[in-house]
Amino acid sequence: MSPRSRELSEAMKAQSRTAILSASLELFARQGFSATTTDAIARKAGVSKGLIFTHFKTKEDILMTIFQEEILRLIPNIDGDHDARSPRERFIQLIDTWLNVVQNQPLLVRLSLHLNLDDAYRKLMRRKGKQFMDLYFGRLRRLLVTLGSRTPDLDLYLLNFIFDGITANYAVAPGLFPPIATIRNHLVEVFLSRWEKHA
Amino acid sequence: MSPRSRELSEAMKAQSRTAILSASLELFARQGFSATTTDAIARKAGVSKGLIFTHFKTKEDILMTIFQEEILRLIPNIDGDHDARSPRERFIQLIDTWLNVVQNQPLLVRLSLHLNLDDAYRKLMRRKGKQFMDLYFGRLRRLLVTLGSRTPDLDLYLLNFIFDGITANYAVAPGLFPPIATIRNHLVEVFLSRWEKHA
Amino acid sequence: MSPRSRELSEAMKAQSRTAILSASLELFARQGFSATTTDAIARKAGVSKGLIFTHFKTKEDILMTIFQEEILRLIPNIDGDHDARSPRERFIQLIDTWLNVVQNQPLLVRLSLHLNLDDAYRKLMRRKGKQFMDLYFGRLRRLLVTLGSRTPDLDLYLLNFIFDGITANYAVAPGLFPPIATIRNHLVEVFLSRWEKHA
Amino acid sequence: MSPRSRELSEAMKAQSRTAILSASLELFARQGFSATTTDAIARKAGVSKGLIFTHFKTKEDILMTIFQEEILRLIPNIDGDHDARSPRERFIQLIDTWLNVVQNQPLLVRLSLHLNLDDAYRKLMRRKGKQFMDLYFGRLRRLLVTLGSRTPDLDLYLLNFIFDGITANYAVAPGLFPPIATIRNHLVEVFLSRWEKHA
DNA sequence: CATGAATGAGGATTCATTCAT
DNA sequence: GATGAATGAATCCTCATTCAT
Repeated sequence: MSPRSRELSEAMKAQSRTAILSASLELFARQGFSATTTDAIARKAGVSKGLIFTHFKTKEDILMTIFQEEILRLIPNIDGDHDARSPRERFIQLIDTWLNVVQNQPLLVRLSLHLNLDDAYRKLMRRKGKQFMDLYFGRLRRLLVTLGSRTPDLDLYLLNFIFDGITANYAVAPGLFPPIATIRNHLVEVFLSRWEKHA
Repeated sequence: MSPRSRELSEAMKAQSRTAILSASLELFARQGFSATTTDAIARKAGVSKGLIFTHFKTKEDILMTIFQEEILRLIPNIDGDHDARSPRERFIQLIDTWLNVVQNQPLLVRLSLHLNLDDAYRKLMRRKGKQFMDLYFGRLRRLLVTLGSRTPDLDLYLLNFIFDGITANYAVAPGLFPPIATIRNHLVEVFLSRWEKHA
Repeated sequence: MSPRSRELSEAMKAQSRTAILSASLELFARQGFSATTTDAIARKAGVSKGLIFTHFKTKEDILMTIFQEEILRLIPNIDGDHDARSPRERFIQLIDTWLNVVQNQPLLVRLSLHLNLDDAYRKLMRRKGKQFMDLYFGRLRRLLVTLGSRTPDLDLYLLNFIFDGITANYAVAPGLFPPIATIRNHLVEVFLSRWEKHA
Repeated sequence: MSPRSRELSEAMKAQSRTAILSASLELFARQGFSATTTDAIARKAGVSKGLIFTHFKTKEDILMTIFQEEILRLIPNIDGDHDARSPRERFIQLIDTWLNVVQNQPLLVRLSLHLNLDDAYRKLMRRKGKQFMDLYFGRLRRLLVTLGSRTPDLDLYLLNFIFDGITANYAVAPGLFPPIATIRNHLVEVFLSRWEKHA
């Protein structure tokens, strides 16, 4: 047999790695980490059980990789809106930033919810996610003030809870709710009209 | 010697059963069902491993018992507000009904969140919890109309998400947020002022 | 409470002991020793689990007691035919001695079959049962000679196997075969006519 | 490096499977099913405990496999004697068919005896073994008539019991008895001379 | 004598991980 | 890189036995 070219070989490697990661993500998201067996991952990924452990040291290492490479990668999205637009547009965009993640990455979000519920991983989530949240909510809070909120902290908490509630529901069963855009529009209307009244 | 009196014997049994249930609840809530070992339950409950299985057929049976005896028992609470009060007061009370559960039974709520995230149990949650939710949100929706909401369905979704967001956060880490009553007051103010404006 | 009279107390004790022994016998016979739980014995005997262990040190002790008190007690039966009768009548009676045990004590017989199949107990069976067998088959062999057998050892083996075959079948499923007396008569006819021919 | 070749891999698997089956057979035959631990099976088979469960779903599955693959496989042997020989020769061959099984597969026979004694498995034995027995004894009965028996049903029962008696004894302790061929010859002589007399 | 809750060693089974090829 | 048979520690669960009353 002629040796595979270096590139082909690496492409195959990358492909199987990706298959394992996405099979794991789906299973972790749907059943939780503990309830997911490496057997099930291998089957879903279409690779042998042994291959998992040439790519990852342990099952937990897969989880950590998803966390580092996928979950934390969602963050940069937030940095996209530096351009000068009206506060109103920027408020809408911040909401969309959040909702887009929920819509585009429901499995990652669902996995994050699992981790957040679990004493063993919540710390990790908090630690790693904190700087993102601080950035995000810091920016959001400033906007609220600009937009006329006289109770920016409380409004911020409320938005936080709303985001989390939307997240929890859409990540798990999007079909049970109206299109997320509908909710978004209502959300914008409720808060903007509230702050206009303030002003 | 005569055997232990019937009452004493039953009291002992009830006590160990309760110890197992509450140890299980805490561990299931904090780590999830799969990650909780029967060993850990026994240790935390202060009983032997074997005793668990004189009370419950399987580990899953413990979960189902908690679900039937504890989670579903939260429901009747909602039926308490039949008395004639102002719509405003009843709105507040409905919110409090929900928030009280979160405050008083954070472990049950947290376990429910776990179950809701898990494909294997979510159906069960939905099926059994549906009639409660339908009742609760049906009543709430009627109130919104009475209170002047011109977008009762959307407002209802929003409240639903807010409740879920509050639930998810307070059940896991109440210390990170303001007292729940503060949030409650803000919530009431936001929505009532919105509906007043409508009117 | 007035103390029970000594006799009554001892009668009760004997009764519960007997109940345990006969429940055990039936279960051991039907399922084997290992597959029988002390729980099942207590349930069938209508006593508490604890009581078993005031009468017997261990589960195996129950088995040994059945063996000593019941199985070995079958032996004396064989000594009943000292009276002077014709060899033919004594042959028939020896066969009946054996078949009566099978008919009257199928559970004891079935338990013996279990023990005989089990390396751990077969030695015990052999050791304790040997003197009985030697006595029985010694007497039987002498009869065969008297009756005209020219191959007494082989005929004796054959009878031995026939007894065991009848035993194995009737102890387990008497309903599948003709009345044991029918077989007995045939047996007598076959062998006596054989030996007559010899003579 | 390439993975183990398909053939090698399958050979390894087949070998360990066989080792587990034959260790199980011996232990089940000697101690009964319930008294045999998976630990003991693994030790005797020279494999790890876990490997047992890659081949078989449960311990009972091992038993069922032995039953299906080994015990039921004994049956076809009986179909070998279609060739035209004298009735006398065919009678002898039928006896030998049976006795060969006892001699060559004492463990399978002994396990069958265990199963037959056990309420939980006897039905299975009967159901699956019935067609074999019907065939075998049907053929045997026709031979008895041909050979001159005037009491074919009773003679058939007697032969049945003799076979079972021989089986029970030789399967467990062949050393205690004369060579099985000796018994066979005697058996043939007893019955053939009986039927000759009839004729 | 009698009860049955409680114990814990041991048994069946699972599953992350290793390793020869 | 890839395979899957093999491992054994860990897990769920059973069951003989003890013990307070």
